[in-house]
Amino acid sequence: MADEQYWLMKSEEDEYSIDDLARDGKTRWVGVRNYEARNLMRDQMRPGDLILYYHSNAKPSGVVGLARVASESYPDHTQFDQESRYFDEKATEEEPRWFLVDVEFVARFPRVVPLKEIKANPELSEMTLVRRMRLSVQPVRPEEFRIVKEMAEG
DNA sequence: GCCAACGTTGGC
DNA sequence: GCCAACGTTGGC
Repeated sequence: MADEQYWLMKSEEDEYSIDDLARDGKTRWVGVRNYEARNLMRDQMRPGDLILYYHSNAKPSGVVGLARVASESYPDHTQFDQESRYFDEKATEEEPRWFLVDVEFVARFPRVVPLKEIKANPELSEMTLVRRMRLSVQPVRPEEFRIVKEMAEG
């Protein structure tokens, strides 16, 4: 498949973990407030793309499973909600600023692949996860996806 | 349009 | 909880 696309999405473990996603089956990926991450979701993601699910602020932080893009992008409703911590006073329904996709559960990995192991693997030295600490939605090269999956499944 | 101050992410 | 990295804001 020449046009296969893979992603990595971060979630704080005690905010919304892979177990929460497994329980819900599918969720709206609300709350992304970084333009680069938004652009990837809004312009690049396609339903069916596979996602490495990453726990940040975890012990240890690392890739814990697989998810899948489950919709086209559409506006993140929390930007309009004054009660929400994600409220953005500059966003309007006519001109939404923030977009999201639906994400569905695929599988929990049999083991966590800790960030430490990813950083230690020379084949993964170009990975965005290693190079760009603070990006919460990021592209993953097919080869990197394959290697991380292999590390998890053995 | 530069850049310092500020705020947030996220590893440890 | 500390603090480095780094994106964003706002003064000029």
